[in-house]
Amino acid sequence: MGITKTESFTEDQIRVSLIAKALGHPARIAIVEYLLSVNTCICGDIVNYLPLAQPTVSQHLKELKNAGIIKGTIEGNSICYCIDPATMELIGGYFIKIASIAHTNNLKCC
Amino acid sequence: MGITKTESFTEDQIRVSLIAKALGHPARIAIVEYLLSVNTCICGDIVNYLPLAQPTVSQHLKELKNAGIIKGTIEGNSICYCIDPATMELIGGYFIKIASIAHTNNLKCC
DNA sequence: AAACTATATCGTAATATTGCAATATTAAAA
DNA sequence: TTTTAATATTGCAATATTACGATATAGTTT
Repeated sequence: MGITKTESFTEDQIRVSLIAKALGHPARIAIVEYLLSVNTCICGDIVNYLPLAQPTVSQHLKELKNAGIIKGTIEGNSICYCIDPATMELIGGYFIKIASIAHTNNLKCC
Repeated sequence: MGITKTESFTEDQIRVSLIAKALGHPARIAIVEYLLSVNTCICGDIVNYLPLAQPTVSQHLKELKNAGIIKGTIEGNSICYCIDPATMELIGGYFIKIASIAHTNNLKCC
């Protein structure tokens, strides 16, 4: 159905999945990596950098922002974007923790 | 178009995004957390645990397996699933690294 | 072998995502 | 204030995802 039974899951599970989902597209990973290398940039920079049209980039930025992965500050008629380290730390820490527990579990894995 | 311009991105970007995408659904996060708590289990256990039909769970397991997040071993007529720590470590480490670099960058963020 | 158990696959309906042209919005510059 | 610049929004076509009933497949038990 393309619809998710969100009511069946915890707030944390939904939060983590939404962040992961936002990072689940190569263009958005490329945007994050680009942002990381240039520190801050405006939408137009990304449009020049990636082979995607301006509305497409704008949409990807919106999804990254909704997930809390980046934040944008209005500066005149452009918007300065940068990564929000807290969200990346949250998701990274969550997966690392799972990896760590799974690693010890794995001794008696099938 | 619902189609991704994969040819425009690096292998690593695509690999990371595919893992993140697989983790981008609350049911699959719930499956990973469940697997983490019970160490190993079979598909039927998850069907009993989650309010999802057996074909739906089977499909989610397939996606987690394709992304390398879990692995399944045939045991009689059932399949024993468990988490692959390496993939979780890869994705967790990748995000933590980004968080770390972004954290120092952020001193001069907009 | 027949019945049972566990899981995968098929088919399909409902919905979501991706990408972009066209257009709107908002602020700076001339 | 008209033009220019930067970004967002709208609308739409193509495709992907989600969920599940029905069914297939494969091993186990009797």
